[in-house]
Amino acid sequence: MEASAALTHVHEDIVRRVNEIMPCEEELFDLAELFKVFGDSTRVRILFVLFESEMCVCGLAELLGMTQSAISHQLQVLKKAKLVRYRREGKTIFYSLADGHVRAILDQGMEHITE
Amino acid sequence: MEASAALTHVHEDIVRRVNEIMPCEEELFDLAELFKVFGDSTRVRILFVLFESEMCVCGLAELLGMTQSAISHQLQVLKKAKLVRYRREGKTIFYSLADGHVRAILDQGMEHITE
DNA sequence: CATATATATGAACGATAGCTCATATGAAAG
DNA sequence: CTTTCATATGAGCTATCGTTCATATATATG
Repeated sequence: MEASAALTHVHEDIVRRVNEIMPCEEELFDLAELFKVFGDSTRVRILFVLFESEMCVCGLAELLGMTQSAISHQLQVLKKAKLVRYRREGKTIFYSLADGHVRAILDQGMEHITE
Repeated sequence: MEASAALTHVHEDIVRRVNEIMPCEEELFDLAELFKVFGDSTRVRILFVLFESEMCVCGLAELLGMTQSAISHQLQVLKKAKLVRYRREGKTIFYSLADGHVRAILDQGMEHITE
């Protein structure tokens, strides 16, 4: 009922059109959570490394000059967001990019900041 | 000199290729800052509204059921990231999307979460 | 100038995030 | 089974973020 409350500043047909395209609460939450993952330069650096090659945790740590623990924590965040995959080979675990969306999103972001 | 320090876990040619594609520190920072802006559902909702129509601050506040202050603060964040523009008309200020990257980035994000 | 309306802004508070440190898990080798 | 190496994880600390509240700025009107 409150959705039809009088909105003194917004025309009725705009309210209707907005309601049509606005994602549901869950999608909005998931979308924001996804972009939060891209919103940290450590994680972005990890993703750029994985553009070139799959890599183990200690390799990423060495290459980025950070502790194994810090990298591992961030890899869990990337994994939870389904942005990276991993495979085990003995004691080593190799991480790689999950799909092409990662590149597409970062490319769009790069375009925005470099114009 | 430290860039050529021995990396026991990473092959030399991978280090070189990563260094070639890795954005500089400033770009990495700006990129992460940009995605942080998309990493809040209130700001995402504002952007979805602006897909349909430019809108004043109190219109956004009414439509999204939030205070004028909260919306205004977030609009400043969006403005700082160059994601929205504004024009004044008397006492009212109308906000609108700055460019097409906003849509492209959100579309890519939606694709990722809905698959 | 005083008032009303629209918007912006600074301080404060609670919640969240990223790193460090210590420790746990898990696989291979002896 | 014990040791070793790679990785994961939980607790704790500091910093940052989003909202609220109070107030300031700015434009129009009388």
